[in-house]
Amino acid sequence: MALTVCTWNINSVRLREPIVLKLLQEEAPDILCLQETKCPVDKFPYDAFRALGYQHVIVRGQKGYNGVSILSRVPVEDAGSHDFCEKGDARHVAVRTGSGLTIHNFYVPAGGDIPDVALNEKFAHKLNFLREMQEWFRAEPPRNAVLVGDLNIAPREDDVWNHRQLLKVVSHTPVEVEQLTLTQGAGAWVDITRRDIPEGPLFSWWSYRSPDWNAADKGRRLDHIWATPDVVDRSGGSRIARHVRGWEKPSDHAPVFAEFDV
DNA sequence: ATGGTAGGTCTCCTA
Repeated sequence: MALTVCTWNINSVRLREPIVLKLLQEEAPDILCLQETKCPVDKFPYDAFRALGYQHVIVRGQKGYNGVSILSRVPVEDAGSHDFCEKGDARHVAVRTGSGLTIHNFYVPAGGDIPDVALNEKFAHKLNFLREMQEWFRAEPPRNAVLVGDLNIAPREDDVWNHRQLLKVVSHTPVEVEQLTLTQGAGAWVDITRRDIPEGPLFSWWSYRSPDWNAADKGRRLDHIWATPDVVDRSGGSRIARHVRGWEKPSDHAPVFAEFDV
């Protein structure tokens, strides 16, 4: 059975409930992982998603910030969440499918503006978060697993609109890319999007501050889909639904898709 | 070098 997985930083699930419904209707992923829902658990719009057939809704949330959730139209069970950096942030949740595939949904800290841990505690938090991911994957090596989410790092030169210009911009600095690479290695994760689309510019995020995001195309690939080696041969179909960035009242992120045979 | 937009919440923080 083919399972379509989608990851999307939604930047307020309540404000963008209409376009989440539109995505579910037009693309019908089996599993949709959302980040930055900015919504407490008790205010999550469960019913609207269930009405479209997404009966399984796993939510972690807090007031105002962060928040991750997983909507599924195939049976999944809550596989728990990890509290990185002991801040109590809702930045991770996992589910397990009936076939035994584990799906991790991550929202890695953005890291603020200044790429210096001595001057910016948010940048330090981002790097510490990635180090704790590494510790976790080393202690409990993931198997039969998929990792998706807004990792807030564009690792490759062709994951940003201008490599040289972004070397000192948070999301593309060498120290962040190094930590992301170490995180990938710690779980033996394979970047499925780049396995499927190996060459060329590929973005999932365009700033709201850019007046003409589509024409200027100053994007970055911040949203990722990874899989463990035992899943890689059963994966494919990667794509980024760039047109969704142009919908009414859009998120600044576009949804990223991949398919898995389970 | 700078400032640009957006969302949540309660006055400014975060992205």
